[in-house]
Amino acid sequence: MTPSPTLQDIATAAGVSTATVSRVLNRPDAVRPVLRARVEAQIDLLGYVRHGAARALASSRTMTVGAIIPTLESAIFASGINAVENRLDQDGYTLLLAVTNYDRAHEYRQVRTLIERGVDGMILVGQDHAPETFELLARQRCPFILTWTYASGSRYPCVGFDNVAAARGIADHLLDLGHLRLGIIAGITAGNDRARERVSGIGKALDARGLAVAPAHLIEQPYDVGAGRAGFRALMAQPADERPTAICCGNDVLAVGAVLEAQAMGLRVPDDVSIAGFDDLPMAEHLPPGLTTVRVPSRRMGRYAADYILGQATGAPFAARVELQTELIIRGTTAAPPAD
Amino acid sequence: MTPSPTLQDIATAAGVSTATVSRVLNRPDAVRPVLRARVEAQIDLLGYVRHGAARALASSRTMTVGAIIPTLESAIFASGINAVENRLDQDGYTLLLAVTNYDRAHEYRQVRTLIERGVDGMILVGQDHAPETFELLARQRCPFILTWTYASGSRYPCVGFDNVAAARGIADHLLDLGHLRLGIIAGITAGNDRARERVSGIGKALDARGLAVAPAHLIEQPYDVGAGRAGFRALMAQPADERPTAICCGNDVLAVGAVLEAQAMGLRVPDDVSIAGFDDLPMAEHLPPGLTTVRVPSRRMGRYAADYILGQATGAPFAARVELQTELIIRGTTAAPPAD
DNA sequence: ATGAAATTTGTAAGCGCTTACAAAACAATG
DNA sequence: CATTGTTTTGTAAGCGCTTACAAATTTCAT
Repeated sequence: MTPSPTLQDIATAAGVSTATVSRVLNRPDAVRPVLRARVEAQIDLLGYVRHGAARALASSRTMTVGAIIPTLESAIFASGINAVENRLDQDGYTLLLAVTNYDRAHEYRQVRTLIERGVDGMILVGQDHAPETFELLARQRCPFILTWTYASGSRYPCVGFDNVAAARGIADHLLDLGHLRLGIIAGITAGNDRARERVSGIGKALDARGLAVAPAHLIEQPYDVGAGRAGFRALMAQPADERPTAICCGNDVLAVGAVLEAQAMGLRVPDDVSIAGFDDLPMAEHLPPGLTTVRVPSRRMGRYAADYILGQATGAPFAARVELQTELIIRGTTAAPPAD
Repeated sequence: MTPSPTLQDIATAAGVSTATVSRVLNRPDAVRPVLRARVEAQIDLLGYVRHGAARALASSRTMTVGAIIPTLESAIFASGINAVENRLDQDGYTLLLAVTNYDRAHEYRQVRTLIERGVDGMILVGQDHAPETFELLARQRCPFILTWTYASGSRYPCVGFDNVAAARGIADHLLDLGHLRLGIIAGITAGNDRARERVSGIGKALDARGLAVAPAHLIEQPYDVGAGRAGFRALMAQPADERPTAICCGNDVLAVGAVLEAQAMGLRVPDDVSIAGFDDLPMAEHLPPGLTTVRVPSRRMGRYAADYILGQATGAPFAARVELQTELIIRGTTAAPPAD
C-alpha cells in the first residue's frame, strides 16, 4: 500500500534535488551522464510514473488535444478520428474525445469541459457552432480547427473540402448523363451544415441549367441503411413520369440503402435509376454495381487537423486554412436515364 | 490579454474566501443562497472556467476515463466507444482515447500514458495484454475492465461474451444444416485473442462431431472487404470436391467480402455456398441475401464498461465480471449444402 | 435574552511538479 | 595558477485548486 513515489522520493533516493530529477525526465542532456544514470536507476527501481496533473499545473501544458465530433457511429468520422489519434500519439499527445450527437448546445458544454481539462487545442467538425462556443474558444485562447469543411470566407482555421462544390460535381455528372429529374435523400440538415451544403450544391448544379429539385424529390433521412431504403421507396412512390431518374444521397450509407431497395423493388441500377453516394466508404467499390460517389479525404483531414494543432503548440507554421480535394468516383450505379 | 481569472480572482471580486467559491462550484448547497448568488454572479461576469489540472492535483480525481482499443476503423469498436462516451458524458466524465493498431507493446505505452494523465479508470479490449500492462495497472491501483471478452476463469474484471461459444454456435448451425467441410476466413490472429477464440470455437464444434478444419480451409485476412473477397477466392481455388461448402468469417466485413466475391464468381449464396459473419453490423440485415451472423452487444458492453468504472470511482457496486449474451442471427446466407 | 448545537465561512496547508535564479563545479585561457 | 566563461546542480517560489480545521455566525429551545 505504498503510495506512488513522487519526484521528491526519486530525488531523495538518488541523492539529488527535485530539479535534477525533473531535468532527467524532460531534458536529459542537461544533466551529466553519471547523475542521469543514478536518477534513472531510481526511477526504474521505484516504478516512478509522472503525475500529469502536477506537470500540467506547473507547466501549463497538458499534452492533450480534444476532438468533438457528431458521432462515432459513422465510419467516416471514426476513420478521421483514428487518423487524429495516430498523429497525436506520434508526438506523445493524448486525444480527449467527445461526441455531440448532433446537438449544438451539448457541443458547447463539451467544449467547455475540454477547456477545463486544459486541452492544448481542439478539433471540431463543421462551420456551424454556437456563437458562445467560438467566444469561449477565443476568450480562453484555445487553438482550434474546423474540419470536414472548407469555406473560402471562413473566419476560422479549417481543413476540409467544399461540400457545395463536391455535391455540385456529382449532380453535374448526373445532369451530364442526361438526367432531368434529380431526387435527393439528404442527411438530417438540422444542425448539420455539411448536409445542408450538399443539398445546396445539388441545387446550384440544377439551377445553372434552369432546373430545380421538386419539393417532393427532397427527402431527409438519418444516416442509416434502413433510412436510405425508406427514402428511396418514398421517392419512387409517385407517378412514373414524375419520379426522379437519378438520386443523390447525402452519404454512402444512404446510397447503399437506396441501391438495395431499388434492387429489392426489381429496379435495375443504373439502367432504371441512377444512384450516387458521398464519402466513398471502403464498401462502395465492392458493391455490385460499384457505387458512384465522392471520395472524401477523411484521414488526411484528421491528420492535418492534428498537425495544425500540434503546430500551434510548438510554433510550427501550418496553414490555418487548407482546402483538400474531393474526387468524383464514377462507378456502376450511374448511367444515362432510361430511354422510355 | 487578461489571463483567465482564477478562483482567487472570483473570491476577491465577490468578497469571500477561495474556499467559499470552491464550495459554490462543488457543493452549492453548502453555502447560503445570498453568498452563493454573489459568487455565481462574479463567475459569470468574469467568465471563470475551472482549472482541471489544479482540481485534479488538489483532489486527486481527474474525471477522465481512458479507453484503449485496437482501431477505430472497425465499426464495431467505434460503436462500443460511442456508447462509452455517451455514458461517461452523462456523469461529466471525459474520455481519453488511445488506439493500439493491434500492437501490444504500443498498448503498454498507452496504458502508461493514460495513467500519467491520471485517468480514474481504464477500459481495454480483450484478455491478451502484456504482463507489464497488468502489473502497471495493479501497482498504480488504476481500476480497469476488459471488454469484448468473457472468460469464466478470468482473473480480471471483464464484460463481454464468450467468443469461443459464439463461434461454436455459428459453426454448429452450419453443421446442423449438413455441412461437412467448413472453411474459415479468420481475422489476423496474432495479437488478437478474440480472433483466435473464434477460430478455436469453430474447431471445437467440428471436433465434437469428429470433424476438423482442413489446413487449406483456414485463412487469415485483415478485416476489410477486399481481404474477404481474396480469402473467399483462395478458399475456392481448390478441387471442387475439396472446397468448403460453408464459410465462417471472422467478422461481417470479411463475410460481406466473401458474399460479394461469391456472387461475382457466379456462385449462388446460400445455394452453392453458405457464408456466415460475426458482429451483425447494421448493414448485415440489408444485404441480399441477409447475412447470417452473430449479434454482438457492443453498445451494452461499452455502456457497462463505463458503468463499472464510474462505479469504482463512486463506490457503487457493479459486478466485476459480466457475461453478455450473443445471439445467432440466421438470415439468408446459410442453408443446406448443395445436393450435388 | 441566553447558551448550546448546528450551520456557514475563512484560514492555510498542501497536492507534485516546473523553472527562474543563484550557487557550485568544471573548463579554458593567458 | 589566477581569471573568466561555461555547464551543471540546487533552492525555492509558485501553478490554481481542495479540504481539514478553526472561527464565526445563525438557529433554537429554554
